[in-house]
Amino acid sequence: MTAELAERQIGPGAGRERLRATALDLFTERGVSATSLQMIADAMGVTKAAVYHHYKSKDEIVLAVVRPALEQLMGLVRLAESRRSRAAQVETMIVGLADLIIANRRLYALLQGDPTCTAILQRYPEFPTLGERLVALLAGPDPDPGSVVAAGMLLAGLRGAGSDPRVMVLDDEEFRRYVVGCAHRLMRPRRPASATG
Amino acid sequence: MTAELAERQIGPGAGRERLRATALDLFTERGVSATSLQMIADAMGVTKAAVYHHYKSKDEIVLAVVRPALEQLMGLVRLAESRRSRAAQVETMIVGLADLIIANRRLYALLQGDPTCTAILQRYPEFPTLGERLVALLAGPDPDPGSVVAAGMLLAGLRGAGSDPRVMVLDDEEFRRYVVGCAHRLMRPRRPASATG
DNA sequence: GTCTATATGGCGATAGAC
DNA sequence: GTCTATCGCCATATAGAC
Repeated sequence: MTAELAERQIGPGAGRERLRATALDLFTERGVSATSLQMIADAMGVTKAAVYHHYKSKDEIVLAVVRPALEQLMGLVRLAESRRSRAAQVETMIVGLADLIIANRRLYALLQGDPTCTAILQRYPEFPTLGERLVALLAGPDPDPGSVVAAGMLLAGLRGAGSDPRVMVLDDEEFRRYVVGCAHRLMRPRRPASATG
Repeated sequence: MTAELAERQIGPGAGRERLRATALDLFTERGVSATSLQMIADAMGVTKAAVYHHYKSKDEIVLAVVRPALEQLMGLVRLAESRRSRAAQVETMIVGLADLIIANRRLYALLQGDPTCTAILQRYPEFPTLGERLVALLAGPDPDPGSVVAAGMLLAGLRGAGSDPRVMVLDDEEFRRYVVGCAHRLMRPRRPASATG
């Protein structure tokens, strides 16, 4: 019995964890707004009331699903901001973002792309202006527009990096190398305004 | 009166056009699923029934909003597929995608990112497997995983290219140069597996 | 921790007058 | 082309038994 508790995570808190996993599946597949608590309950094989026993509103479910990745992202931002050189800041961000997307391949799309998720995060502002700090770390202070475009493309693009079946099959190490390689090429400094053809 | 008709687009079809513009605003801001017909009606200053006079379901509104950009994208894919060399295919795609995102800066996020929008497009399959053809044109036939990652990051990243206020203020020409530059760096061929540091 | 039952409201969609 | 009125359904959320 105790072995089963440890092995299969049955016990106090296990229901919440299974709920978060189920909700994440549906949120990433259909979007937060298009996912009802009834769907979550059905996917778990319980009733809506059982879902409400764990979290007292849909917003709280979204927050609980998103929070771990969000805190990892905040930690990365703080780490990168502590680097002294610009090059080290960018490098820290690139490898940190790659690690984050590997650890939460599907969740990142929610944070980056789901408007309902973003709206909820703004309504519970435990996590302040994160997007601006991300761009600032990648593009630098008072950046030229080209760097801002590149940073925006990187942050949005990570969402699509692992979506192809040919990529999902890769192991983490290999996937990570490709993502970091793409990010390096994208963020590589260019000459501000000269003839390049 | 006739001058006003020509100038301000008042007359037959004008209501539909204003409806599509209003719907696009709300769809891109809140997502398709989180936007009700009541919201669209309120934003137009009419009732829901007036909205239903123009389109007979919400799906048809989404389709009508998305269709112009979707057809532009299909045209681009056909054009690129007609190029003989791989380099020309990639180049056609890059400048074509930049043009598309300039012409429809906000709409692209719907096509690329909104799950409800994607689900509707699959239910009305006038537009078949587009995503795979996009990746195939960018990454080539039987591509290495690194190219697939890069293509995915480009297609998803275009969504975030113009979202920053410092970028929205740019004129189309300048914005286009930055986007094309980013895409070139991202899709630049690499050696498959050698030491680069 | 799960259930049945219910309250309340908004949803997409339709009918028919003006 | 817009309105009022309404349908049936499903949404979030709550109460209270087991």
